[in-house]
Amino acid sequence: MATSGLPLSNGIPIFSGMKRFHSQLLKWYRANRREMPWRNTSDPFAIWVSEVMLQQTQVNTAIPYFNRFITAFPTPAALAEASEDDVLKLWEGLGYYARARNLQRAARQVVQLFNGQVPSDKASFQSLTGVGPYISAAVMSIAFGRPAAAVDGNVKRVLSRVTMNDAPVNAASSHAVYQPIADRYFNPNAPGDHNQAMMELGANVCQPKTPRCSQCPVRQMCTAYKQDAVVQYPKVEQRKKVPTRHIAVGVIQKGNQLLICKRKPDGLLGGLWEFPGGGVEKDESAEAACVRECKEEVNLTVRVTGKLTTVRHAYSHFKIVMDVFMCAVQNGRVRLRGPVACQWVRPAELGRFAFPGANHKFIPLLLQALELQSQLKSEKQ
DNA sequence: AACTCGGGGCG
DNA sequence: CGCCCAGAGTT
Repeated sequence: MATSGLPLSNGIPIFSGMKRFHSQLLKWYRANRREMPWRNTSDPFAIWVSEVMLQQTQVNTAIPYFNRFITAFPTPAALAEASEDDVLKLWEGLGYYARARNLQRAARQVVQLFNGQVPSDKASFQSLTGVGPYISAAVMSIAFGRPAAAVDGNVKRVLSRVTMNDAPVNAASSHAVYQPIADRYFNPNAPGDHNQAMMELGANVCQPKTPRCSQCPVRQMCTAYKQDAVVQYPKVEQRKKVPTRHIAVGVIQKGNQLLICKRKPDGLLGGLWEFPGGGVEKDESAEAACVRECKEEVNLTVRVTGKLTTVRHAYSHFKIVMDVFMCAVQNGRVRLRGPVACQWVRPAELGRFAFPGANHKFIPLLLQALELQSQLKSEKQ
């Protein structure tokens, strides 16, 4: 049964070169590691923040967000005391906003339960909101030197190839498969560097489509490489294709002000601000949907004065085609049904609020249109 | 175990 | 376009 005749431990092949695997990997990492702002600190809070930002997010995307965020909130206490709007504004554009809301919740837990200090034991740290197996292992190993194997998408891919494991890396059950393998390959003599080296290897050498095996420091210990099967791994589950939804949005103007609404605190884009709108129903025009949604969400009867643009945007599980209309209030007083807050703001103030990406796709055009509008008005006088 | 949750980079 | 990304919470 044994895979390539190797001895097994818990079903995982043990090869005699584990020490060589560790030393080759570390040597490569220490010579090739990329510069990252969170690699210049030993502050557990900063390292924690970086790991949260790096969930499902590439390093280069996270870097500027990290620098702004850790400057604004250098400690758990500072984050705990901030307003959620300020936190979301700094997260704006990074996506997966529950990460920001959970991180702030966790910061408050740290202040209340741990005297403001990030706990250095795994059980306490992992009890915090938003801290799962990966972040727990990453922070414990990198910040505190504790032995914990971090398993992310990179590590699963590397281990899938190294051991030729057929478990699909994107399956729900994949973590249960790859965590014990990562434990077996873990290097307790260099917890933080080993974890980062595995991830760095996955990101820069053992890449999904175009692995650069010629540069790989552990190819002699890689089963797939030795069997010329690297590109057959990892196995991946096929994804369902995402549906498209049609959305209508109203930019409601009153004088020189616009109405913006704050989304409920959980779910999609929770806590972000947006222009009111919603789904276009079957056999309904986008314009009619805009009028209906404005009535339903903020209780205003509006009249569409023109169409601004159409915007396309992709989320994880669906795509949207969004028609944006300029509207004027005919009658009604604002009463909220759905949004948890709303506010009339001048165009220049929009930048103070966190908006979803789909809104940002038309805001520059909106500002341009409003500017043109005000120029025409002043010329008339 | 399946679903939800963003946005960008890249072939 | 589809895939992937230093995943975690909810159902």
